[in-house]
Amino acid sequence: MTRDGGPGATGVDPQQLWLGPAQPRRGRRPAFSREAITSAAVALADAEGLEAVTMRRVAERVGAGVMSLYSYAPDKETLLELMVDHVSGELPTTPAPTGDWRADLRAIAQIQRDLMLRHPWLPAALSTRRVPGPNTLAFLERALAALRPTGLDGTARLEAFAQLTAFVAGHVAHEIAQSSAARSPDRSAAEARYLAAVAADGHHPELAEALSAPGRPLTPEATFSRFLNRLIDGLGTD
Amino acid sequence: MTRDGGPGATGVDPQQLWLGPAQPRRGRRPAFSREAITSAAVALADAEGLEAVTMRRVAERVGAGVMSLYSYAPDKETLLELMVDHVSGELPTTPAPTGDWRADLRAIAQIQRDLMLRHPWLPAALSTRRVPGPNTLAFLERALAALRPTGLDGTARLEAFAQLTAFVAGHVAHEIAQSSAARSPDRSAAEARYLAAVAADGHHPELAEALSAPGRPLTPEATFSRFLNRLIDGLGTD
DNA sequence: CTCTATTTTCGTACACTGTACGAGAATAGA
DNA sequence: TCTATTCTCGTACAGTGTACGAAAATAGAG
Repeated sequence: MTRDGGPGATGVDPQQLWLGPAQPRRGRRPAFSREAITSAAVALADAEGLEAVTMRRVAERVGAGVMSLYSYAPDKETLLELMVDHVSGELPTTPAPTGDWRADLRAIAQIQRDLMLRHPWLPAALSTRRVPGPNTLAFLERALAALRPTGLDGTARLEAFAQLTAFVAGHVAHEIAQSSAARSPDRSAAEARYLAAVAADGHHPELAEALSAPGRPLTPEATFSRFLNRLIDGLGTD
Repeated sequence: MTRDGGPGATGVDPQQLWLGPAQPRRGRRPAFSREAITSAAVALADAEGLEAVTMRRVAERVGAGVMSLYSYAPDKETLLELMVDHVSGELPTTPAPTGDWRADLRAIAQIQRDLMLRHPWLPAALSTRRVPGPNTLAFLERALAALRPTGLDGTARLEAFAQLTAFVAGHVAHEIAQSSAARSPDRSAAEARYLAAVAADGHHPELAEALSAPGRPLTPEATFSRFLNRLIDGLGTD
């Protein structure tokens, strides 16, 4: 099952999409594959960002007509879901739970962060609710196992994982915004001037003090694990 | 300062946008106001969601030609920033810090959540980085004051506030997605069937167990404060 | 008053988006 | 060979943000 596959799943029903039928052994033979189309879309997003992923540009990369894509995914939203699950296939198999669930969760979050840094469009793509595909589910399975020693019940473990993922996505999105702001200095310099002006107006003493603090020698990694530790410490308690 | 505003701010420079010039006392008199346009856009988003906010539909509501909007905001992205700061004006003045910074932060987060529930498009609008307008800055100022007793330095307090806001936005987005999923039962029933099928395949024992847990009698409020407490507990520690 | 500079209004136009439709090509089984 | 089925993809359409520029309105100068 889960044929990597050709067309045939023409519904948005997740069951049709992910466990789609492999039977159609009649009619014209597919010229492309869902895999190829998804990969092309991912490559495009990696290279030029999520907004570059248009049906036309994906078709161009694949060498297909635009409308042919619709034989493999019923609409663009679904293609995004395919993309998310596609890159989730890169998530390395986590080691078996060590018993130290905090350490295990830290490792899981680091893995997620690495993936998101490799595919900077991923946090944005995750911001709308998605149906988990097989790769996502496999990772979820391992995360739930890691959460078992917390003593939380099933629902709470699902919630904790969602919470963790949302946190990582949010943090990485912030990280990416920071670093890409550094790459367009005009905009961020203007913003800094604006904030400085506000701080100097006398009505924002707290902001003024916060902005006059010494520069931050902290690496993104350090900030990430600091926040991560805080969150994880809280997860186990009920 | 911060004239509510006629046109004149034609740059995306935040200084021009928020502290824009009030001088232009020549030329044709503006027929509308930035306030009116922003309010119309907010009303539209409240009623029909963020994707209904198009320049054409906003102009229609205001009674202006489409291109006239560009005299008040240089582009749509900026209009979204104006919308965010506009509704931030509804944030009630927080009481003076009580000394119990955890309680103060809880109150602040609750205020943010209330605002986001009143304007369900707000979490999505916050998901891209925005320059804080005057209303946002006023609220930030109070939040920084509430964080003072933590002993964190300025930079860390800014980070903590960003963290808190991101958390609230993420959580409310999740809440909204849940409740709107309940309103389209076809989709969510199909999703439930799919997950049940996956859980029954024998390869996802953890998921199977998590899904078979007893139903959740927890109100969204209870879940929110549980997660909130966890996060806040972690914020103070360095 | 007229003249000019300035500012706002907004119709038209353009490039771009996702995708509905349907004609044609290719295939498998009868 | 005929028919049902499936995929391919050109064309078309409604919708998007916004560039451009002509017309209208205003303020101050002469």
